[in-house]
This record gives sequence, C-alpha cells and structure tokens, in this order.
Amino acid sequence: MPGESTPNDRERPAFQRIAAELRAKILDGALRPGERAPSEMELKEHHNVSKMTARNALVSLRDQGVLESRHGKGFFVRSFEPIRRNATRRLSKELWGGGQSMWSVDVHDRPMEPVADEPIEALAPAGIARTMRLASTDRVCVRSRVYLVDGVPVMTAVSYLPLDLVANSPVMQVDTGPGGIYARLADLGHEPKRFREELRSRMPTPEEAGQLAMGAGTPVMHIVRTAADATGRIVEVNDMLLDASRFVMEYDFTD
Amino acid sequence: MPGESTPNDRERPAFQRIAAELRAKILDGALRPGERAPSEMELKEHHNVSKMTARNALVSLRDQGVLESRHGKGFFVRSFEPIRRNATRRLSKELWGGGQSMWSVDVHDRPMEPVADEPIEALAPAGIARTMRLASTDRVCVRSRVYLVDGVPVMTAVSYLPLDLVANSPVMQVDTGPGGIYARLADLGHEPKRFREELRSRMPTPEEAGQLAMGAGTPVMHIVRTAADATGRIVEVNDMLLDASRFVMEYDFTD
DNA sequence: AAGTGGTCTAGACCACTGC
DNA sequence: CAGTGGTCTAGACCACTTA
Repeated sequence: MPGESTPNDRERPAFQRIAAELRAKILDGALRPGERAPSEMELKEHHNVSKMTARNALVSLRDQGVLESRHGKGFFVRSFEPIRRNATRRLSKELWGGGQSMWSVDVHDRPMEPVADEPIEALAPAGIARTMRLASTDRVCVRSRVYLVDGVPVMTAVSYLPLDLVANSPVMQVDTGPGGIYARLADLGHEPKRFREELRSRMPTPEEAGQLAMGAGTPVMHIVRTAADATGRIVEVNDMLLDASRFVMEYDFTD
Repeated sequence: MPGESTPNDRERPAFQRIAAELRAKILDGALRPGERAPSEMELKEHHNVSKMTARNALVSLRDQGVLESRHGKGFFVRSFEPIRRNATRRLSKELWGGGQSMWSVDVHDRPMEPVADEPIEALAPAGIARTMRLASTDRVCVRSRVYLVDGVPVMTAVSYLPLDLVANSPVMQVDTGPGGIYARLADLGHEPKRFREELRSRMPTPEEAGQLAMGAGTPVMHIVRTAADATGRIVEVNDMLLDASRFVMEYDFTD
C-alpha cells in the first residue's frame, strides 16, 4: 500500500532518521573519511523502506557536504584537508622579491600550480569598472587563471588592471616573472600598498561547480580583492572563486 | 511505461533541463526575487513529466540557494540583502568607548540585536583550550549569544575568556556595559590589540540550520576570532556561526 | 475544499564500475 | 556479469495555506 508503509511514526521522516543515523556513525568514528557508506540497497533492506527513500537519505547527506557519490561505486565519507591561506602574510612585501609565487607559500605538501590564460585587453565589466572607478570606455588588462592541486582545479582568479598602467609591460605577458604581478606593478612605480578583500559564500552555479571540480553540497567562497598604490589609485581588482571545502582563510589585524 | 517516457534524449536529465530553464528565467529577470516559481503541478503538465521529476527540478534549485520553499504556498525566488561587516572598522578602538554595540555599526537599516545567555564558568573545550594555550584543567568564562535581524537569528557567537582574568568582573554579567567585552578587558588592563580571524565555509548541520533560521541550500561561515593583548596573551576566543546568505565580510590591510 | 509542498512506494531502465 | 548510483513513473497520503 503506497504511502502507508511508514506507519505514521509521528516522528521525523524516515529518510531524515536514516541520514541522522549515518551522520552519527561518521561523527563517532564508526564510519571514517574515505570509507564507503551503506549502499542504497543495503539501507533499503536494513530499514524496510523503498529504494527512493534510502537514496533520499544518502543524497541529502551528499547535499550537506557529508558524503560524496561515485557513479557505479558508492557513497563515500568526505575528508577535508583544507589549504590554510593567510591574506596578510601572503601579501607581505618580503615574499615578493623571493621568486615565490604568491600562492605556493600557502600550500605545504601539495603545491598549488597556476595555469594562466594569455592576458587580454577588454572593456571592464560594469561591476569591476565601478569598483576601479573607471569610465565605462576605459580598457583593462584581464588575466585569468586556474589553480590546481594534484591536477584538480580548486580556485579560479581573474585579475583586472588599468590598461594605461600596464600596457607594454611584463604584466601583459603570460609569465610575469619573479614576484608576479605585484612586483611588476612595483617596478612601474605603483607598488600595491592597501588592500581590501570582500568575501561572500554561496552555492555554486552548475557552471562554476564544473569549472572547479566540486562535489555536490560544497559551497564556494567568492573573494574580490582590491589593491591600491600609495596614492590610493586602484591598480588591481582580483575576482576569485574558491572551492570552500579546500580552504581556510586567515586574516590578521591589529587594534 | 515506467522509465520510458523520457525518450532517451541523449541530453541532460529532464529535471536538470527544467531547473536550468527556471534559472535562466530568474537571471534574465522574467522571474524576480520574491516571486512564486511554477508549482510542481504546473511544471508536471507543462513539461509532460511526473510530479517527482518536476519536484526534483524545484528541489535542486532550492538546494543551490536559488529558491526557497514554503509549505502549502509554493517555491519562491530568494532575494539577498547581505549585511556588510568590516572586521577592521568594527574593531577599531574609536568605537569601543562610544556606547556602540560592536555589531550595530554593521547594519544600516535593520539593527542587529544580540540576545545573550547568562555567562557561565566551564572547562574550555579541547579545541578552544589549545588555541588559548590553556591547560586542560583551566576554566573559562563562556558567553553565548544569538544575533537577530527583524527577529530572525542570523548569527550565533560563543566567546571564551580566561576565568582568572575576568572572574568577579563585569564580563561575568549579562550586560557588560558600553563598549562591550573589549572595553571591559581594557578596564582590566588587557586591552585587545592583535586579532586573527579564521574563516571556513561549509553546509550547516541540521541542528545549526535550525538554530539560525536558514533556508536549505545556504552555507554557513564559521569564523573563529582570537584576540590578544599587548603582551601577546590570548584574552578571548570568539566562535561565530553566520548564515552566509546574509553577510559580506570585509577585511582591510596594508602592504 | 482546493491547491500547495513533503514523503513514500514498487516498480522500471540506464550508465558506470569492477570482477 | 552483478552491484552500484542516477533518473523516472504513476500513483498515494499527509500537512499546511488560503479562501
């Protein structure tokens, strides 16, 4: 009899009970990161529910970031080894000249490698033009890149720089040399001095989830960093999208 | 005939097509924030699919934070009016003496009101004790509070302070007076000078989603702020959980 | 009472994985 | 091949909202 085999428990829905039970097993260590969770069929028979109800429990945990699914293999407990990234230290001037890529100082075991597109010239998107205080006719240098860990994309970044500042400079090259963009801006007499990072978190669009190789149920961090030189002129806006499950952001400041 | 009415489109699953179509309508403004999306029945008949498939499309959009559902009423397009919170400005000393609650400077139209529990004495949780560099037998003052906007909880915060520092001080009172905890710590000769905020983003547990009145498909920001006095002694650890859909975090720093 | 979302069943077929 | 996740159907009943 459809719709009746749940004998009106007056309790939580069955799929939530099953999900909570699995969650508890993970919390108390009975189910460890990387291990396979019970299959749909196993849950179906163990709890006397239909396949869809068993599946519903697994999917809801996946959408909460607890499990990940691999087609044909099973549901597995997700593990987290986030990359710790300190914005202050990362931008500290000492590192710029050292030939260190900005991001490689953040990852300890597995280096994060950038894959950069060819820089292009373009009109600034409306939002970027506004934060850069540019006229809508001003052109910018656009540098797009993807950062990989173990060959997997974990972050995308798009930098916008005023074209009149960086035209015919190494900033227009794919490889900007030791110290990266910021060192080149310093060479040009516009060393970045003041920074603002604006951080949002939300669920990714399907496109974004595809670009970053993200599991369902994991949010993104959307960070927009604005860099100004000593005179207050905005010399770069960097629009970053991060797989939130792979990062811990750290900010230091005084009084 | 079950499983056959999708005539092997060789394309995306039906529920994904329907979801993408709705998403597009929202993006191009045909469906505006706050408006009701088509109901399950409407989608079912319009696309010639079963109710579960139509529902699947709506639920997947809800779990991506695009829609919210109201039982008995429908699915509605979510709108965002995030609270902008600048950690640097918020903590700037000038504000402490002014009788300004720390958070009220962040909200413009609708004030964010804290609801504080009675402070208690307790053993520090393991993780907190470690970051506070306390022995496992040291006791701490625990201050829990919930912040409301329009009566809706949007953030929880739990502060831990070394008990030997704040025992028999106004910090142990519910109302700490003008300037809040930090002003009282200054009175005690331990003015917070250096801060670190550590920010993660993830999906909430069901319990967390209940405490904050969160819609499905919205992540939380988990922020742990550590405050040290001039000598480097850690005088507070503040463990915050925020409904990510309601906040934009802002961090300023120089070179 | 009618319309809506929320849960559930008992099947079905497909695609992917690994033996 | 069997086992797994992924999609789908055509119903059902429930709880909630509005009128």
